[in-house]
Amino acid sequence: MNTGTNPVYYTNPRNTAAFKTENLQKLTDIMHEQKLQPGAYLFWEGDTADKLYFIKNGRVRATKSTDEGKDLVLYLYQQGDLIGMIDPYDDTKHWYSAEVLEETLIGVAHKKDVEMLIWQSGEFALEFMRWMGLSHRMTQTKYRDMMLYGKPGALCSTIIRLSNTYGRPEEDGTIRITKKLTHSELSDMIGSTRESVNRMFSDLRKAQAIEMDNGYIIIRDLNYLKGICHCENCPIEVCRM
Amino acid sequence: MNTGTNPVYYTNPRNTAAFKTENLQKLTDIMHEQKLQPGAYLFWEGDTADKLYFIKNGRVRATKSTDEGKDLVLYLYQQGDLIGMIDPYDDTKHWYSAEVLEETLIGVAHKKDVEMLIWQSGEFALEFMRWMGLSHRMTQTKYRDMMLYGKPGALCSTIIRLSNTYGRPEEDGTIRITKKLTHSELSDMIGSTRESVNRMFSDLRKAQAIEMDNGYIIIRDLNYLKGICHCENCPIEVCRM
DNA sequence: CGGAAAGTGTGATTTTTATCATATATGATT
DNA sequence: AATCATATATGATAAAAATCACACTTTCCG
Repeated sequence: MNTGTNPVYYTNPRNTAAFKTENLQKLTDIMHEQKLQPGAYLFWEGDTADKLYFIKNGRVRATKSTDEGKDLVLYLYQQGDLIGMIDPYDDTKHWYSAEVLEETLIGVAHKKDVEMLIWQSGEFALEFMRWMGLSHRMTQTKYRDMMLYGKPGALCSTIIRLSNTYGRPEEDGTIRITKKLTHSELSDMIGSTRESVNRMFSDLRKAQAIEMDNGYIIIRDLNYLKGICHCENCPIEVCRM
Repeated sequence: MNTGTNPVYYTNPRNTAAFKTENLQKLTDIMHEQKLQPGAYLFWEGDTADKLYFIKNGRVRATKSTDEGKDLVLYLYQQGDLIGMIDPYDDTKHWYSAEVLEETLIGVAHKKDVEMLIWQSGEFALEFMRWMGLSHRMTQTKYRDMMLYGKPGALCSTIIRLSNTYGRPEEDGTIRITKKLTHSELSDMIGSTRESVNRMFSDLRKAQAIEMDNGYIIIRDLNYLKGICHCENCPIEVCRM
């Protein structure tokens, strides 16, 4: 599945690990390719949700925006991720938007064609279902993490999820998050403010749990972070952004 | 699907509306029945998640508990609901518990048998998938509602969801929630405290948005509640507890 | 290089929400 | 009717988090 064309950052297993190569192939076979530039949108809030997207390369961010200008970042997708949903309605609308963050090569399938595949192949259906199950569990555990231990818990959970998505283990035992994130971006992931994130970061630095290396987060004490959000060590395909 | 054996309260459409009767039948055919009393548990946090449950009659509450004694109510299930998850692991553990609230008649299937059904029948697979899609969207929109508009938003969203699950329209245009809920129970649904819920209730009463009729919530001004949580009028199968 | 834009850091203040305390109400049971 | 358990209501206080204000740093780009 990992085509080896990702020289930029360390890539961890994606949730399409649920698929055997042959079944993922069936899916990409019914897709047409599209190359998108940063700032482009896969879809906007309000668009009809009749497509399924597969990221061959690049990064996409799913965001819900409010009228008051507040943003809530729901998911960060990257190489190997599948975006979209099958439901019983023909005219379901997206309730969030998906923005391309880097030059992204994407496969696009029509929901109807995916449904056809599911209908035809039991094995494909089963694997697709397992992927859906994983996706749902990811949303559920994030809900839990955001609700149970305040903003510090939400932040630590998010750092751990980021480390599962972009983390590269270093020789000295620390973990480097190989994506730059501003305090604003982080605050949009946990429904907080950049100032609060800043203060929580100072606290974590003081506790020697993290350090910053010109813009990159380095995790020095993963267990400290895990303690704050009462981490339950979910599988890596579930504990992600 | 509604067997008409529910004399106690008004029943709204469940998310298994995604299934045709014949496919729901296929599912119940591979299930064995079990009658459970209030206080019993379908499963506990930590149990192996290898079963799928279908509620023929009764009520079940899914709850995540913390070591500090805090509870987070995740879902309220009732007649017609399906509980469980298909994922790629054989030994997945539940991360929350499911407690029976009333005498409940339940169908239990083994995950393996459900997977067999999915494998064999394209139509079943497709409908099962649609149900999974709806379930996920329900979790997602709840996540959104809990994150975006503070505790008052979370509470109003919850009242609206309750009205979609237990609401009975009255002749005077109000909606009666035909299940008694204490302030404590409501606070566990929104990650708040009973005192805060009580104060928010006073505010809503003052605004003539709700009133109480010996323990039951009556919605007088649904639009007021919708305003607080910026309701987007999701389908009723999605906007539920 | 220089200046604008974006990002960080931190005090002071306000708002939101939780906690603590206590009074009253309601309902079930004997 | 008296008692006990549970639930509601509300004031006072504390803690958590957001907002406002402003200084400083880094990055970007003509």
